Amino acid sequence: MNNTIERICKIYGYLAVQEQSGADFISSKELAEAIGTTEYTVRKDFSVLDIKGYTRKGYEVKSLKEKLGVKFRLNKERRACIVGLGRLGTALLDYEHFQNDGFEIIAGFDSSINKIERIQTKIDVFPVGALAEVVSSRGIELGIITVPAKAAQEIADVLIRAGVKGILNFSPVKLNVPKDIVRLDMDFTNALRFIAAKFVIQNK
Amino acid sequence: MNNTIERICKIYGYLAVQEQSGADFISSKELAEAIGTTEYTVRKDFSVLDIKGYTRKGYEVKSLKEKLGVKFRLNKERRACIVGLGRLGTALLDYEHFQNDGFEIIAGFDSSINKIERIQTKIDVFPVGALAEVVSSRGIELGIITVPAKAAQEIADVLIRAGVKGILNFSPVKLNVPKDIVRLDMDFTNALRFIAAKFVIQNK
DNA sequence: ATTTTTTAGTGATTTTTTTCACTTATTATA
DNA sequence: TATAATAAGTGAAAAAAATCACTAAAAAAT
Repeated sequence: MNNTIERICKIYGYLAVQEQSGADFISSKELAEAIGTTEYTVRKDFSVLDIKGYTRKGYEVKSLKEKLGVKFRLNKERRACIVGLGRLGTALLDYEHFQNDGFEIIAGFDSSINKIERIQTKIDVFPVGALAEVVSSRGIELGIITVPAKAAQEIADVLIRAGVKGILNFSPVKLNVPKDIVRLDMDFTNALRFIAAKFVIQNK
Repeated sequence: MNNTIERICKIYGYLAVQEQSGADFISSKELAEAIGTTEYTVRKDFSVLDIKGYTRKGYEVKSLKEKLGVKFRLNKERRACIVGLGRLGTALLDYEHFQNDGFEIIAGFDSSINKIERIQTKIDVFPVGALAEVVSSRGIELGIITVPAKAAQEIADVLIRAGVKGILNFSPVKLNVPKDIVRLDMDFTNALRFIAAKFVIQNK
C-alpha cells in the first residue's frame, strides 16, 4: 500500500509538470518511465483505484490529476512548519518548490532567540515555546523537524499534541509517534549508506 | 532486497550508537523496535546473511557491526562531493553527521564563481568545470546533487562519467542513470505529499 | 538438579506486490 | 472497409516479503 501511495505521489508531481506543458493524454508506459516502474504496475494501481483511461490514447492528464487529487486529497493546500532553524532548517524555509506544489511553510521555530532575530526570511519565525499555540491556531498540519537529535522526540511530542497529522523528520533518530500519525524519516547518512551498500551488493 | 539493505543500513547506524554507549549484546527485538520492523524480519535478514547470535543474549554488538560492515562494505570510508552550493547544498557541506559515519564530503561545486568566493567552509570548493577532474583525481565515489532541476541531468552525466558509483539526488527530477549506478532521490515535496496522502488513506 | 524463561534459527505459510498473458476497444492505415 | 497497431483492463501466476510456529539452546530461578 505504501508503494502505491509513493508511486501515486510521484505520478501526481509528474502530472503537474505535464499539465503545465500542455499535454492532454499520457500513457501508462510514459508514466512508468517517469517514476521508475513498469507500465503493468501503473495500470494495476489505477485499476485498483478504479481509474479509467482511453484505449490507444492513455489517461487524460487533467482528469487523472484531478481524480488522484481527490482520492488522496493532494488537491488540498496544506500548511507546514519547520522546527529547528539551523542551516538545513533555514534552507528549507525558503525552499521554493513547496509553494508551487500545494504545501505552504507558514512558520519556523527555534530555541535560540538570537537566531530568530538574525534570520532573514519572509516567513514568520517564533521561539520554540510558541510552537503549540501557533500550530493549533494556524491550522498547521505538517511538522518538519530539523533540530539536533537529542531534542527531536520532545519536539515531535509537542507537534503531535498541537495537532499535526504528519512529521517529516530530518534528525537521525527514530521518533516514536502514535500510529495514526504519519512519520517519514530523511536521514542523509542512511541515504549515503544505502547507496554505498546497494552498489556493493548489486555489483558483486 | 532493497528492503533488507535499507534495514541493514538503519541497523548499522543504531549499532554505532549502541557501541558508543558500551552495549555488549542486543536482541532482535530491540533492533526491530529501533528501526521500525519486527523481530522476525530482523532474524530472517540475519539468517539469510548467515549471521549468528547467542541464545538468550542476542547478537554481540561489536561483531555484528563488524560483520555487516564487511558484508556491505559499510566499514570503508567513502568520499562524496556536493554539486550546487545553494542554501541546501551549503547546509549539507557542513552537515556534521557525515564525518562521524564513514562519509567524507571532500569537495563542493557550483557554477557561480561569485558564490564560490563568498562561501565560508573548510571544504574545498570549485567551479563546476572542475568537476570531472576533481572527482576522478580525488577518488570521489558519491555525488550529491543540489542543483536546480534543469541542470540536474547534465551534472549526473558528468559525475557518472567521472566515476561516481552512486548519486543522492535532491533535485525534483528523475535522473536517468545506467543500471549499475545507484540513484536515490530525496524529493521534499514528494515526501510531504506522501505524508499527507498516507494520512488520508490510513485514517479513512 | 530441575524447571522456567528468554531469545535465536529456520522451514512453512501467508500476505503482499509485481508481472504476465490475454482480451477488448479505438484509432490509424492500407 | 478491412487490417494493423496501440494501449487500457484485469484475472491469473509468479515472485518477493513478511510472519508464524515451532525447535533448540542457554541462562536464570527455584
